[in-house]
Amino acid sequence: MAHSERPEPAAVPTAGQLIDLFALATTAYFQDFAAVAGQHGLTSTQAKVLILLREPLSMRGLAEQLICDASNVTGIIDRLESRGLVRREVDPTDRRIKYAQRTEAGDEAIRRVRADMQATQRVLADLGDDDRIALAGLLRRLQGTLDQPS
Amino acid sequence: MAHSERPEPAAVPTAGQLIDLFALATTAYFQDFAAVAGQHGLTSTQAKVLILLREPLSMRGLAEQLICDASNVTGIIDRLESRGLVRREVDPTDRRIKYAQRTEAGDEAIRRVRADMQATQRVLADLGDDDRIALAGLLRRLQGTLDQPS
DNA sequence: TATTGTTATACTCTATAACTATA
DNA sequence: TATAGTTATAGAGTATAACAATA
Repeated sequence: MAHSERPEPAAVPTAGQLIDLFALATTAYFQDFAAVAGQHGLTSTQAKVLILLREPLSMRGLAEQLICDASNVTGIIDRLESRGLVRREVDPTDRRIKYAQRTEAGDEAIRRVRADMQATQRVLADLGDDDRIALAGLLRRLQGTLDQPS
Repeated sequence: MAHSERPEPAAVPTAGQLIDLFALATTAYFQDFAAVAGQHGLTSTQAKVLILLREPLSMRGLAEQLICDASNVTGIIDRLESRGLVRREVDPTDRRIKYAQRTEAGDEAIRRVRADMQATQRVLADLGDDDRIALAGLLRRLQGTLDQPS
């Protein structure tokens, strides 16, 4: 596409068309993520939690990251803990707080999931420098905007 | 960013950094979508189905679009039908097949959801022509690649 | 009193398996 | 016999409300 001789002038997509494309791409990405997680016996939420636990997080902190009620985190961590992928640790200075943290088995599980997320990696690895810079800027803007309360 | 005087040379992100950014952006997008749908009393799946039903689809066809088992579609359409947003219609030439289609109330419901998806629209509406063309190309490649079985 | 985490409950989405009506 | 849709069942994620332990 970069060096076709006599390209048709590429049509400029409208914001509406871009939003539809973005929806399709993000859906495909999530399905890829869920499929890979599933191949490793994890739901997408479980895989996401393991990724978030690169550092220990309190149950409350995890709920904030997941944007869900704190009561849900109990069950999610219960299931991961029963499989030995995560453990709870009580905060020594405030015994109300419990930190969830990955075990070594959890480290290994999520390492394998990430290694298998090849479909997206393949596309992104093919990008040239200019495209990478542009895409990173755009994704940061999208993320920043979407993080605001709409 | 297009006309800053003496910009720092922008760092070229690695494929790994791009994938993390893409994960963050898609997560933010889905949360935006789910939040807007929720404000209109719909789950994200229900809103997604209403969008897919821009044309009538058989229960089977809907399951393919959703990438889920056909047995799930029964319940999803049941709930939408009980709220008057969708109706079932039997195919006259093959009475095994039922088509789900939006009612006028369904048209109106999804129209309102889309109108409220402003956070993403705002970012995309600000893009220049070159950025739009580049982004559309990239998203199409991502979608096409991710649709292949990984 | 306020906060952290948990339990109880109910709903939605999901997959699997078995069933029916139709082709 | 094959296909389309459904039902039954079970597991996971979600929100709300009420609760115990701790601050």
